[in-house]
Amino acid sequence: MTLIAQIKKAAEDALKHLFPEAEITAGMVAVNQTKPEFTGDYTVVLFPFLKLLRQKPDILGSQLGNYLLEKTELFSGFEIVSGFLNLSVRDTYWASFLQNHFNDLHFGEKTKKDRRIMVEYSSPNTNKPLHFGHLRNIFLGYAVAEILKANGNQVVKANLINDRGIHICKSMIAWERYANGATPETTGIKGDHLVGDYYVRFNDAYKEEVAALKAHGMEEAQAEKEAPIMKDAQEMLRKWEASDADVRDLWETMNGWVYKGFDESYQKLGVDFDKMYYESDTYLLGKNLVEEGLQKGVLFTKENGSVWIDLTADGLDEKLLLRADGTSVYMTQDLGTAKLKYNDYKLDESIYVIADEQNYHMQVLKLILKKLGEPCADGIYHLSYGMVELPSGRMKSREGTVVDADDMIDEMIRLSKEQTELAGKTEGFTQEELEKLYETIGLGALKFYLLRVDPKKKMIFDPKESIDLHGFTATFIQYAHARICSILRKEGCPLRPDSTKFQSLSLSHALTQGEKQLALILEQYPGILEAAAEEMNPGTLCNYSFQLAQQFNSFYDGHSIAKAENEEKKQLRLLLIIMTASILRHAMHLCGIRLPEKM
RNA sequence: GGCCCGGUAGUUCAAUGGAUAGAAUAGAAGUUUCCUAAACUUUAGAUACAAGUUCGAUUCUUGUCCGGGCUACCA
Repeated sequence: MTLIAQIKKAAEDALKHLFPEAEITAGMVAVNQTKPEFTGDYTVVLFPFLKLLRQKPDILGSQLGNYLLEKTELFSGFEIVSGFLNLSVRDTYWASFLQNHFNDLHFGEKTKKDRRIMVEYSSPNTNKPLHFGHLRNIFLGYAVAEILKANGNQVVKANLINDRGIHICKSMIAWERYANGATPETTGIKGDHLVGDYYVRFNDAYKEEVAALKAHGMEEAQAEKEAPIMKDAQEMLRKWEASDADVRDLWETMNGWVYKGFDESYQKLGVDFDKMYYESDTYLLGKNLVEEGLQKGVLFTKENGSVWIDLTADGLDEKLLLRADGTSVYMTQDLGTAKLKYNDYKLDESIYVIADEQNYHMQVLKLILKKLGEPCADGIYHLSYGMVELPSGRMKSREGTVVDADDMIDEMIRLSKEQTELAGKTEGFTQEELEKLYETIGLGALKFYLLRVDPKKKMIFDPKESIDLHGFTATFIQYAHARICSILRKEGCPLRPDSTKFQSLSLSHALTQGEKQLALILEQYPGILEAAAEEMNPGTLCNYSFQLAQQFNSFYDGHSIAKAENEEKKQLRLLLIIMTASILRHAMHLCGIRLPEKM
């Protein structure tokens, strides 16, 4: 149990014991970290009880404080300041905490339970490469999955590939027309980029054709329908749906190029998936559900034969589920896929990492499944995140303002190289080690930048300003970690020592402020890890890790380990920094960020 | 129009209803005979507006203003 939880429980028990006739509930007890300007470590807020117990703050505070001092081993003293009971935690508590946990590589993790959760993330289209917005999705999905895993859940990472549809045919048509058989091999262009180039080519040609038709006096709306290249794309889609062999061949070839490109990017990003779903396999799945819904009377048919659900009673609109020609729409296939996922893994929870522009869609999806009586409905959770925008607004592929993911990765690696050389920190590394270090720093900075913000808030990225490597960044945390590793190397102490090295830590000297503050924040990690899972917010871990690194840097400045005042202090400080490094590694690892031992 | 989300230092972000709203950057001023100065120390600067609930509101409620999203027989 974390210290805060222990204090809450102790205070609740104490108040119940002291005032048996009053109705004290756990929710009334608030425990915060004591503000630095007051003496103490944790604070119990007395205000909620003053009226209830008809007590003055000073009287109640000293009653409660004395009781806690007597009945628990936790505290060495207390002070009451205007309605706040400030408790000081015993030094011996911190000492035994460090001894018990310093070499626990799983500190803060929960024991495995039988709760199955799927996290679907990335979910790209196969007609263009990944862009900066995808990166937020990918890092968020990966980190949330890892955080849920660390909290004892059984997690399946899933990726739903949007591999069919008119947008895919657009790239294919343009490739047929203009590529002269160009492939990633013959051009040296990464597959997803090559396909993306022809998607752009399609749009250019389309624009030209529409303009030409308009020049011949056609109305704009008409011209947009009549443009030959668009009609070709639509014809190709019909052929695809009819399983035309040539079209399917081309489709498989071009998608193959894209997958190879995506795999390279995923590998560089350090993310993975347990299960791939392909829309070409699942896009017909929802139709049975619609059939059943019609029979149950949940859905209705309009005069032209299209199928709808009426959600007006729930404050939403009518929603189309099958077109008049019987073909399915996006929602239809999502219904089917939701059921498929549920049946595949017997999921308790199914998390969709999708941008907030689809809030309405996801709300409707869950509601329809509920009305259809599907058991998968309750577990559906939309992890909605704000989109990454440019200072000028949204990224638009048509306007060429999209920041490409691969470019961004390269740019970050280049930047970390430049900064490392500028700081003159390249000595003592092999060329290979340096390459790896630049990648660790560059990708770390990128991930941290995108994860440190509350997911639901939209964020603005200015490509003209490079992502910082100073301040509230992964680099700061990596540097603190590298410093610790350096000390341990010099002390001949392993990074992950076994417990025999620190059998008994006697405490004849009081802890300094710096030592105590570091121990205090280390102890909070399990609570932070739990909160990150509950809120599904990796930013919680980023904030915590930064704060811990900051505390360490400040500690490092004021305390020598090599020249500690005595052996006892040296041992204590070694325990502190070993555990600091271990927790930083753990927290950042969950975010997909590596910490170098030297930088 | 309707529905949803956001508005905190110049900028980018924090703050289970709790003390004088924290950081980081950019600005100003310092720290290297000492374990990595990618660091540390000091300094200045903000809750869009107005009511309400409360002992106490950045947080909850309502209204106004500003920004974004959604509201397709597109995906």
